[in-house]
Amino acid sequence: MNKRSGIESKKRILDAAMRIFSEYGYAKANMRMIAKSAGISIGGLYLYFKNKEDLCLTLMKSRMNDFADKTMEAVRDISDPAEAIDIFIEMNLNYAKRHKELILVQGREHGFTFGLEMKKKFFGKQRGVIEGIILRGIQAGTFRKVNVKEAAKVIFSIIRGFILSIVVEADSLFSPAECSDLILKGLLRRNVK
Amino acid sequence: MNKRSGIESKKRILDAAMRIFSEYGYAKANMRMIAKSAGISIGGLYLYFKNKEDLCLTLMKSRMNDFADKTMEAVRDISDPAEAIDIFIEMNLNYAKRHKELILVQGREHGFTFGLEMKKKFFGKQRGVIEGIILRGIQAGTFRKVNVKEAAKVIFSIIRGFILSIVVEADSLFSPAECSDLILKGLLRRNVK
Amino acid sequence: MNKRSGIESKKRILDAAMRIFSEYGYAKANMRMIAKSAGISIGGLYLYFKNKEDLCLTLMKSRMNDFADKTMEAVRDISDPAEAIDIFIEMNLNYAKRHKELILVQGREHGFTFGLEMKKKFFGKQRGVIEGIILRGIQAGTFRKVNVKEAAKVIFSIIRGFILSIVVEADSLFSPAECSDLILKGLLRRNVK
Amino acid sequence: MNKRSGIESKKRILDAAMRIFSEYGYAKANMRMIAKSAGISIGGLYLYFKNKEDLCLTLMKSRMNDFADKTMEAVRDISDPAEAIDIFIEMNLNYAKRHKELILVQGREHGFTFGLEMKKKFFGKQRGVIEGIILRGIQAGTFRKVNVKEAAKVIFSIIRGFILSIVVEADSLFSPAECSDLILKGLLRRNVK
DNA sequence: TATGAATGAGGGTTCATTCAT
DNA sequence: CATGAATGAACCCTCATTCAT
Repeated sequence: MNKRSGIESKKRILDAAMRIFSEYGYAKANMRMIAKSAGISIGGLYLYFKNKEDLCLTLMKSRMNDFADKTMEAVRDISDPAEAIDIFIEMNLNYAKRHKELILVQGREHGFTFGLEMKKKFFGKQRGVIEGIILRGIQAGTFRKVNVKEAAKVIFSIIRGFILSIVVEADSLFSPAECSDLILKGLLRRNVK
Repeated sequence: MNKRSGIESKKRILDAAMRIFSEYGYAKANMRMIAKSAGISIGGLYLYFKNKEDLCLTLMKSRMNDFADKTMEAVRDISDPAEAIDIFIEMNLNYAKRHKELILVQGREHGFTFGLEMKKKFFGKQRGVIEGIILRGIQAGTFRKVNVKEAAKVIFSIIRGFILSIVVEADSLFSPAECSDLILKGLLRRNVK
Repeated sequence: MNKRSGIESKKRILDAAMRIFSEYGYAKANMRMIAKSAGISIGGLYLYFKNKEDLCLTLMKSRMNDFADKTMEAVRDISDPAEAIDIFIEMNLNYAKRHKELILVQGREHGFTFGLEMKKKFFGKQRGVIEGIILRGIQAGTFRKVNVKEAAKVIFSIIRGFILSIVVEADSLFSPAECSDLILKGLLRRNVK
Repeated sequence: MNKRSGIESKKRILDAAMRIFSEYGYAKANMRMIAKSAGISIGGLYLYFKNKEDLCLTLMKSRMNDFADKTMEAVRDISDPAEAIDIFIEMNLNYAKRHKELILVQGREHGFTFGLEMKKKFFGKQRGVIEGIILRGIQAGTFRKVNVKEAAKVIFSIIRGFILSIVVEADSLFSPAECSDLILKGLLRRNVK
């Protein structure tokens, strides 16, 4: 009976859950694995989390908050909106690349309804950041007058789609630079005088 | 003991599997449900499919092919590349909207490795279509000289991300027109004379 | 995989459940024991009964009906009400004696609320039989004009209390004759002229 | 670390156990509940009671003794045996009504063998009281010469059965008066001259 | 080709009990 | 005297798969 502080144990469990859910997915992961990986007994898991779902949801929430904080921070102080977009995308993709497991855990369970509200909130926040950048770009005259909400949705979708490629097909050859380039300049040729 | 042709039975099972997997997801769906929904016995399922995984994979393959055919067909005969992009996106999103279940079934199981090769092939085909359009656009002088592969990836990612929004958050308010607009013209203001 | 008819299996399970619940009580009995005793697999239990509670309740219902039928039958054709009371009591107690397990299974679970409605119905029926006898006795002038419902309750309570003694304290020395005697004649001395 | 005297703590635990066992029954009640209700730690429980069974048995013993004392006291000084019977029944039923939980706790666990000896002793004492009353009644010429032991058993059974009705079916409409009436006078019509 | 009763390993969860503090 | 984190065996139940019919 190894005595540890409650916080210490909770952290160990969350870390173990991260490892196990990442490797096996929610459905195939089982509480015994997580307990073993956390160096705790099965019963111990239930001291800190109501059940498997609670454990997974708590994990997702905590990791999502970390993720959101890190990405938001990255664009806060950049004045050039084009550069901000650039960096936001790059940060996102790189972060995703380094934390594939995170996205894996968020994967669909129960037809995606699992932790839906939490995800919506997170996604909403991310979109908000992009909207802010676009708005500043328009106000500064750098960007043309697009529909801010829609444009943000599109950019957010690119990121989301890219992340899926990284996670699902392990396509690590994405190019943030080319991506920004397309978003900023579009496909059409300019000054076709 | 309902006598039916093998093909008929197989089709009935696949349709039932579609319904059940869509509603419950792979993990929660069980063979009894599928059998009942198909109006066949549990044992009968195993006459046509080796096991649950085989059934699901076969289903995904068949539906993906249908999906690919329908979307590709839609852009074949459009000469204006900008319009082709436009239509390709619209078709994709609308198709996704009408066939949410399809994407649900493709959701991650076993850490996304489930049917991975099949998916890669499908995604590759889709990206190929976009590449074709862009190439024609560049050759025609309509599009500027972008990195074709990367641009196709970006556009494909947008679609993928949008589909996720539709399926996961039931965000049906996407605007294909605004999306195409951004892709075609980009964010930056032009002719800054 | 021993094939048996569904009805045969169900019966085997109910008999096994009777044995196990009787010996261990509801809480201590476990499904594995019942399965083993029935010569069936654990999963097999769940083909016929939704869960442990359903199995126990079904068992109680079936055994109660048998019990009720047998006891009621016994008094149907007896014309002398005093004799009918006599026999009803005797039959009840003897039946209880021979089927201790039955009452054991009915024992309190979940604060007696377990199968409460079923029990109430059964008890109501039993009380009804006694009421019928008393009524006939009064109409025939054999019995004095007592409150029929209350008197039936009292007699039913005697039986119930006696059965408890038999089951709990294994007091098999009850005397149905003395019991009837008291009920029929009462304690008070008569004709105290 | 609340400092309390041992006796105080023990009493608090017993009271909590009463509440919890009454509400949930022995099997569903758990030590955590009792500890919480007693305002003590789980480990603290084991300072005063060897284990769950010991706690429950101790509780039953203590409450039974209280119960026995109160009921016995009630008939001690009544000279008319008919009235004593009357009052003994009434007291018993009313007491049961006010202390349903007590009987609930005594409910069967482990096939009634739980605390059996203790119960037998308690029941024996109660029957003894009734025997005493009947004996005095016979000696006084008020009662006819019945088999004292058997008559006491019958009366005790009535009470027991009635209590079951109260506890199990929540039948609070019992009538002690009618009950005594039947016991005293019996069913048969008298002076059929 | 078709059935569906049967299997049994393995899942999530509970809880009496212990013991380092 | 008192705590409460930790244990782990054992519970109920599920379900992919098999096979005698």
